[in-house]
Amino acid sequence: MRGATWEFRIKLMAIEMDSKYDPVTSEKEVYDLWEKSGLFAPEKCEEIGLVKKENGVFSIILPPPNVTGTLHMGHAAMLAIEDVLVRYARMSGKKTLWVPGTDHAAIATQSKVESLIYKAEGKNRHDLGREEFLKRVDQFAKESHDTIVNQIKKMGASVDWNREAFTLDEKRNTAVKTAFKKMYDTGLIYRDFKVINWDPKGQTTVSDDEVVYEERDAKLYTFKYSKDFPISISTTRPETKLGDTAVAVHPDDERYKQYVGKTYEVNFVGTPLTIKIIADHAVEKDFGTGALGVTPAHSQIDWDMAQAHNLELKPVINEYAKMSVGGPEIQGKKTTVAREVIVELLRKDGLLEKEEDVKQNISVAERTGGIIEPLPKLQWFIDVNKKFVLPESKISGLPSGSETSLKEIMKKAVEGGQIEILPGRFEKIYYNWIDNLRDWCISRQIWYGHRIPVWYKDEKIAVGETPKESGDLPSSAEATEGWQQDPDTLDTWFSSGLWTFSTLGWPEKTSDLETYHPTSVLETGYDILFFWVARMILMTGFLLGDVPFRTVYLHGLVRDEKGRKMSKSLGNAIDPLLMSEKYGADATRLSLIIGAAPGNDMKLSEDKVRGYRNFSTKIWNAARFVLMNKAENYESAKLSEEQEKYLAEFESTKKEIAEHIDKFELHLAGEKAYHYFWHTFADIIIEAEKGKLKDGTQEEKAAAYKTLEAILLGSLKVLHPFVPFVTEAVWQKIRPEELLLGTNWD
RNA sequence: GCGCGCUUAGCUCAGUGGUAGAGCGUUUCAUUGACAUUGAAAAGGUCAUAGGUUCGAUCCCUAUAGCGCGCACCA
Repeated sequence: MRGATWEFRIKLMAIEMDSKYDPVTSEKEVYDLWEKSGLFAPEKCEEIGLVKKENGVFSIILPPPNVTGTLHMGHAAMLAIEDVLVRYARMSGKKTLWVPGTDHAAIATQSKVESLIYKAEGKNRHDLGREEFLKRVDQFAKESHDTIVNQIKKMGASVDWNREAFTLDEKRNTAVKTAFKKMYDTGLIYRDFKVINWDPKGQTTVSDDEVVYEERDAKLYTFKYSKDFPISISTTRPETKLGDTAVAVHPDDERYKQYVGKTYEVNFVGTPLTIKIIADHAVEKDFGTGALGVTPAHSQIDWDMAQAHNLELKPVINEYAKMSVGGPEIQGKKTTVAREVIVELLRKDGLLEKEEDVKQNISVAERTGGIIEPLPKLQWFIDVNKKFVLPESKISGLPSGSETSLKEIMKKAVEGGQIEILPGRFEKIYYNWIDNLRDWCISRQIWYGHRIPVWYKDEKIAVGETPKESGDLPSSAEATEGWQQDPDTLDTWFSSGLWTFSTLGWPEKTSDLETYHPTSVLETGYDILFFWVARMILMTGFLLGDVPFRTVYLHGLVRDEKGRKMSKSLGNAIDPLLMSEKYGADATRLSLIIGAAPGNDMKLSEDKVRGYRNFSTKIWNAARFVLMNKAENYESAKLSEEQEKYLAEFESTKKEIAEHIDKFELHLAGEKAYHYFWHTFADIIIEAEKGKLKDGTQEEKAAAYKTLEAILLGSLKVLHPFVPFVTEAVWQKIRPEELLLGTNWD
């Protein structure tokens, strides 16, 4: 630490110890000091002898925030928790790496930019064209990235900026292409025409996990297609009935047995339909009339039934959720309008038998809020059930060369205890999700993201790289003559699934990959357990035959004081940056750690942050008091029995705190450290020694100071992971020759 | 329908098989003294309800209620 570092140090020293502690100016300078020291990088820590590989390796890959805007309290909690773990590991002498990065968040970012452009210029992405639009998104992403990086620094995160990654950069693209090809070659990625979740608002497919349900009032209509049709059916969506090709009944249903196998030609509100009567166990006898109009093109279940019974497919709704067939009063109308028209026609013809009010869960696209329309489409999928051979495996219960499936990999990795999910109850939720998991639709019809690495020419297909078939073209030539790349992009979670190892250099065999993978901890919100955590386990299992991490620490969601989810539209969001500017990042961090048990949502109010700001001041003032009373030649002073007891008590408290951190009980560790410092060290020990410092003999004074300084220095270390800024600022007053960041915990 | 969580001081929440803790709030007192961003103290809880296990249960088990959540179904 020389040169450039020095000016920062001088600046820092300029903050007089007898002035008030001002977190805002101090925190900025302290972070600069840390960054200049290079100690966020494990190599540097090794160089100064702080860490050794023999002491163990600790690694975390930061869950990359979306480049959709700014960080919120949830991010702040994540950064605080991870920074505690990382600083503690580093100070404990472990070779410690924390890799930062950002996520392109395909659909979220694209829709955000689309709406910004639309508001400002009244144009949509098609008006701009793919190239121009992507330029705009990149620009937005870049700005957003810069903001986020600044915010991460503000929170005090000791990440290794040299290794920063972006889910959509060159290296990650190589990883994505490599992963895609490998999965394609193994037969796990396939292209198929089937019913998928279509988001008419976002104009793209979405995966099952991106669909959320909202309960709404709906009407259940019971009617016959036409007068001469023998069976009544019930539906909440009469407009889809234009696409019916069958009516299904339960095989044991005596009411309908006589009709099964027959085919009827009917005229349904002006549209001719051919309806076959089939028997299927999926039908419930007691629901509605016990007969189900089968719409293979617009329902997942009906599609499955159509496959089993070899039924015709008849799409009647297009990608804009408008009717593509029907009479003039129906065709081209939105589904909701067509519904009313059809009901009216049925009523007029006397075909409508019943109309009931029901509660219905409707499917909504999580990101855009669009109402999901099941449509048949040609898309790319990952098969989660297909058996394949895993050539090399470190996964418990799956020896190298054994036959397995992606589902099984996801299960075994957790079942065998190789991955521990905290709190444990989420393991059950995880298994439950796997059991219900269907093939993962990975293609998206949006432009921002990793383009699907597949090229087509006539009947030929090339996967992984643009084919370079013509010999006289230079190797750099892209898109060789006549080959067309698939226009779609990949689900953002595809690239996120590779994150623990794509950030470490995979597919190259780097020493980072060797050293830091599997990572120690994945710390993230429980709301992305399926989206991300499960997909990482899937990808890592298949591509590396290993697990991505040892421990999954799931934090709760940060809510406002009334328990509502913080959101911009509600205006109830507490901005972590604003809190840090008012009360300091240290206070913000503590307020997010103490009183927050893993997996439980926490309520946060500004009062709580304010309360912890007082703690920073307390640390500053206690230190100031001790230093003001510095004694001479105190190093060799002999301590009294009571003073020895204080030291012993500190040591045991410290040990308890370490045990809590080891068990990921950060809220307990933080609280204990907080209480010890304030209510034992400041309130009891300092008070007890105060008199000796003032009026004692030289020996008494030296002994008192020695005791206080020892506990103060020790406390600073213990508190450092939780409140890094103020502890470092104080440390610099006492031991300016080194950084607290880089001292050993013991 | 399947599963999960929560219910503890006025509020927000920790926690433990041995007659309960923190922060904020309230009340009283002290202090020009490192710190009013302080200290000392007080009030305030049949730890949701009912059974059971136990020498002993707020904690373990069972049931019930209220609130919340996940998944599935959703004709």
